[in-house]
Amino acid sequence: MTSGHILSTATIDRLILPGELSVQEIEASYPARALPAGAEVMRTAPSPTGYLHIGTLYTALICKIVARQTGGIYALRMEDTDQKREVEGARELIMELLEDFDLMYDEGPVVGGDKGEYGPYTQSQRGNLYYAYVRRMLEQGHAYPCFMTPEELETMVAGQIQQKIRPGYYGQWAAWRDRPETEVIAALDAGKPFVIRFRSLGNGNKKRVVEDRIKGRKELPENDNNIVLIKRDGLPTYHLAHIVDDHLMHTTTVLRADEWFSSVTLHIQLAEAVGVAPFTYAHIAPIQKMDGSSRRKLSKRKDPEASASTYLQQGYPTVAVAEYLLLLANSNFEDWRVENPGKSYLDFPFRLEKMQKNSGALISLQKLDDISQNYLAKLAPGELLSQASEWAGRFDQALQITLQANPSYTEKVFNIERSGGQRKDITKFSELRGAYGFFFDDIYKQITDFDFGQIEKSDVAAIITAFLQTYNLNHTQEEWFENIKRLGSQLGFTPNTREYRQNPDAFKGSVAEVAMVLRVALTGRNRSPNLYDVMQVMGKERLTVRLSHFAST
RNA sequence: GGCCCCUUCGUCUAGUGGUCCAGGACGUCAGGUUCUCAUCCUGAAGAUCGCGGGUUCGACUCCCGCAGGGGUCACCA
Repeated sequence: MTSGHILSTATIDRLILPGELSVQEIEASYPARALPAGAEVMRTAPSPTGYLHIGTLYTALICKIVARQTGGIYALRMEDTDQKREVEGARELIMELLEDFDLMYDEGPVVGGDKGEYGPYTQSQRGNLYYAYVRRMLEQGHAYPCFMTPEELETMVAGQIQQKIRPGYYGQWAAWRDRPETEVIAALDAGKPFVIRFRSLGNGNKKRVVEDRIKGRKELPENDNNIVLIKRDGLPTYHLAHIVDDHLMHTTTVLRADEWFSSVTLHIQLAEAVGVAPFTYAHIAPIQKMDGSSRRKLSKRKDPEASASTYLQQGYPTVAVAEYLLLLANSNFEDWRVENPGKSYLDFPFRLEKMQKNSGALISLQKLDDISQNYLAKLAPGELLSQASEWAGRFDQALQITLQANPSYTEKVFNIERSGGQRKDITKFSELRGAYGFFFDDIYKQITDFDFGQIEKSDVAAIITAFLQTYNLNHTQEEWFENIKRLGSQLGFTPNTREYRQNPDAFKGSVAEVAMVLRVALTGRNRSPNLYDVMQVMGKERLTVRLSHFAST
């Protein structure tokens, strides 16, 4: 199976020091998992190079659901082998946000260590593992050192492109692939830095059939690139790390972004060369967005909607975000949701095979809003209060204090028109202040512009005075409304809105205007939930205090 | 540029040879109920299934070509 020159042990020792553990010993310490048949071991593997990308959330969600439904494991692995791109604090942020979105993993890095027996779950801590495998590859001739400088490489690739040859380190271009050992020793003696490359046996002109759980049976060209396994800085590349890690962690299905699809044949080859069983893959299309007239995948740098924390900040319930993502993944989730209103989305029978094969869906904030609205509308008042307070605690602390000052009052406020999920006026927690703030005296007090529209000031005072004299907390809604009609008509406002519409000059307005005056005075806004309910919740004292400011003296 | 993948209403999609002159959801528009808003109800517009060829009695569904879009060709993941 091997070809080319196999270096002597003495030379290999200068490349990679023999580790404490051999491959055999390592494998023995990562035994097969004791899981029920059919259990899936899934993992999500972000790089700590910035905020948590919505795509990472997406894969994490799928991993969690699949693992949960098959009685398997969902793990987090921190892929931090690119120290140049690493962003301070990113790993903690990723871990926190996954927890915020209720996507806590069964295994993975946690504050102060690791959770799980198949770690370490941070790649920068797994050096000895990678070295053991690479050493064995070296010994078997599946890998070799390359002393080409980055500048030489760049020149080579530029030349290939200019000659319209497929760029890469392969075939005649693989300069160090078959150098005699004496040259390797000479370069080592000269202290030249090096990388370790994969001695690919592939033929770029041949095809290979690959099976993908989402994309199905596809044909890809074999890989012939002698890709880098260990970088100059001693850290592994993604390719090597993926093979070693997923093998040792016993990942059953490698779920990753579509951009990896064309590397599948490379990874199959690598698995063979490393001496491990090939993996089952599932490649998921990236979430895209419209940019001018073309679409592109969500960019970390340009698009705020690519960041998971944006949704949290804006106050979308995490469940709504998860359900939106789930809908993108399996479109029949929508029907299931309607049929199973009480169940958790985690119970949705998810199928990887049902995921879309196309090149990626456009993100739709309108759809997210709709899902969020429906979710919030069905929330029990107590639950709404607890979620809203939690959000406010992080993003609007004054609001949190207001909401919690009198919890039973807040719950009554949230209970208005809530039976049956009728009040779909809130899309996210950040809208709470604007929509319901007026119920709370500290927020109401800040209102300065009471806009009564076309209604004369004297009429405003007259209506409010008359109302204050006749209001009775014990009125039913019918009695209450009759009262408003009556006092309105005594002041020149017809109880019949249609009549007013047909003959606007005969009246000052209709009962609608009368109610509007009361509404504006009480809430500072010209739109509110059912006024009767608003008054019932506010109670006589608060109502009297507020209305008295507008009454005639 | 080479290679790979994809292509159904504005958006997300259902659809695997006849049940589809294509169904649903979101969005949009119109009307109705209503004290405003939000609901709710009724209805409407919206895809010649990217285009062109085949195969077939019959194609959104199978085959070929083309076009468009996306991805990939790093000592980044």
